[in-house]
Amino acid sequence: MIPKSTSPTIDDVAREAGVSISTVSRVLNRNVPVSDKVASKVEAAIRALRYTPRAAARNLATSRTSTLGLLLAEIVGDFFSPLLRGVESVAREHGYDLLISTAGRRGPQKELPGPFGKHNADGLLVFAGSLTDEGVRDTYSFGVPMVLLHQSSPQDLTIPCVTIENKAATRAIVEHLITKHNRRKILFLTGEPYNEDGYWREMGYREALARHDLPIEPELIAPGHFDRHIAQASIEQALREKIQFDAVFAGDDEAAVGVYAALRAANLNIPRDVSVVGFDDQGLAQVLQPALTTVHVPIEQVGIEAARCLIQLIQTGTAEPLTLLPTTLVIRSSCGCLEPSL
Amino acid sequence: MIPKSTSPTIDDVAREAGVSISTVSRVLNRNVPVSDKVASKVEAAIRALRYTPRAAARNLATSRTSTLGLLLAEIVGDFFSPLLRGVESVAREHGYDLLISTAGRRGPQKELPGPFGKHNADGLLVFAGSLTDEGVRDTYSFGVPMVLLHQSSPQDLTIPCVTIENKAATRAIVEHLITKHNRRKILFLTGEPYNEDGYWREMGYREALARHDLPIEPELIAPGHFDRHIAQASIEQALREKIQFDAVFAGDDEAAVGVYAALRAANLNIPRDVSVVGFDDQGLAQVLQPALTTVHVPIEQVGIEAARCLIQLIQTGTAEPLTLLPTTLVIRSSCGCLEPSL
DNA sequence: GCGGTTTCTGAAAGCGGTTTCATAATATAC
DNA sequence: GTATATTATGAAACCGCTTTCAGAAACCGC
Repeated sequence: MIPKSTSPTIDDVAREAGVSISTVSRVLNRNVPVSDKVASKVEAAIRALRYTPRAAARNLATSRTSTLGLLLAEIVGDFFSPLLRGVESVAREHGYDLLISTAGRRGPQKELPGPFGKHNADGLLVFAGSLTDEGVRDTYSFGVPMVLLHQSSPQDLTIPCVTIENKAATRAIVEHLITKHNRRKILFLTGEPYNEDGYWREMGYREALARHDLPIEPELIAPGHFDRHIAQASIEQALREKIQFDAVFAGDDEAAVGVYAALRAANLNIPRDVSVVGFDDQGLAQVLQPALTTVHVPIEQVGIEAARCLIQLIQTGTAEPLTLLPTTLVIRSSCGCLEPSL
Repeated sequence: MIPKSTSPTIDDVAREAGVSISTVSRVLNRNVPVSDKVASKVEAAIRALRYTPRAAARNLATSRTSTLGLLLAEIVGDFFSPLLRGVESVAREHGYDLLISTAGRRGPQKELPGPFGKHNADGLLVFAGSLTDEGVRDTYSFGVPMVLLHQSSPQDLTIPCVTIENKAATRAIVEHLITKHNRRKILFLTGEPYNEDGYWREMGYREALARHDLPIEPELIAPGHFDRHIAQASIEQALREKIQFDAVFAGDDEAAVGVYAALRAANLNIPRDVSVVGFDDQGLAQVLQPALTTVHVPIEQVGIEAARCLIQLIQTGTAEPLTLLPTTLVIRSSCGCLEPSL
């Protein structure tokens, strides 16, 4: 009767309760009727032994892992917390665990990272920038259920995608600068080349200019890369080169920080001399002085929808091919609309 | 020769390569010598079949999961990304996956959340606020290796803990207000009652006042809870009640945002009328106007050290009982030191 | 009180790997 | 060239659970 050092197994419980392991399993899973009398005996035994089923054994037997994999480019920036919060809440609600991995700084990868050796998760949430098209294709060909975030499916495949409305919102915010504030020379800061959000924002920008018969000036398009330092450098360079502009679409809020810094250093007033607008509506936007006019992005909702989509895909085999979440204009002071205030 | 719909197993590889499954296993794990000739045959078969070992089977056989569990209170705030980034990088470097779960909004829990049913991870990183003392005790008694973050071990146990230096830094920043800026009535915003960081910051505050023979005025201690809205409300109330103060220690940077808002609304100038200091040195701190004097906290490093500590504990059975990471004063403008600038 | 259902329970066969132990193959010594 | 030490490989047990299948027990109507 020496207590075993290793933790109790289903056999121990069965022995303790005087039943077979099948019965214990049924009590645990509640999928097949078990008489009350037996069930309570088993439950007592479980409590007495402080028994917890071992996930690995379960996974092996059922060939399901009850785990969702989240594959990210890099864990950085403000959008990451709300995204994960959304994913986590849905995952948990549906009884899934959450496994996280990143592609690291090396940019999109061709291969799945180790953790997702294709059997460690029942499905994958693949964030833009974590996997190349080839990587996506390859993973898909294994039959791993997956949902893409902020990245569209390769042409010939139909992998569900959850993303946000970029183009119309950008067009709206740029048109706001044109019509309400009479801006004509609007500097556009781009995202990284392979970033689809950035691509659609640029399309929206171009469309807005076209609608108002304004020319697209190549010198008014500069790299921002959603990074405050790169954005700052681009603005500084534009100022040095004496490029004329009366407004800046920063690409995102983070880049707007750099824009603010550069303009302030040049003694230019926002919004009097230059209007500035961002995209994302992170916590930052309200804190900046003047408060940043931007586009609100429901990031947590992206996480929620993506997780739901993936779970549906896992459970039913099909899911909505495209979920486009609405974004909304948030007018604050940096465009010139309101009095500065926190 | 109909292709099986299910993915290949080690048996398929063995058959393809004309060897036994033991040999395939050995090639996969490289722990026992295998002749080059056989190894390359096996490797070819693995590639041909696009074989990937199933984690569950491995875990079951080895009773290890190569997974670290991260248990959080809630996924919110700026500190979360860098923390996770630190943990993730170390975990990956050592071949561990990362499983995430939260206690949710309901505050610390007594029980481990489902995912960590004590066998799903080889060890646990427990963040402050996710588990009650009882929950920690209980989990510990199962023999699960764990490391506490920003929370000390229950008295009689010695669970390794990784946290930051709060008290001395707070004392230093408060003394800075006293000695450099001649502040005498320093309002202190607390953290949540069970938050240890908040507790030690308060101790540092008290020590600073004591050193300079300043009285501790209960009316100068108000709730901040590291939340901008609560902080704002507390400052507004203090102003309404005409409590005199010439400086505010906000508790953290996030709360400082609320302090700024309240003071600005009351037309009080920072730092002329009131000095404000924060804690954390998040991205926000540089963006606030005036730039926030605060204490830099190496959050990513906390994640790194915690993960290292846990891995060592898992692999060797022992680890440093306490890791206290240094924090440093960051002087900017909000205390009154520098000219405002971005 | 008996045949026929309907329910509940147990035995045993996997799930897909790792690992021990025995054996076949090869190298080493003489 | 044989006896012996040394590998490399294979057979089979095992990890802890789920689930099929069949049998036992309980229920039912007549």
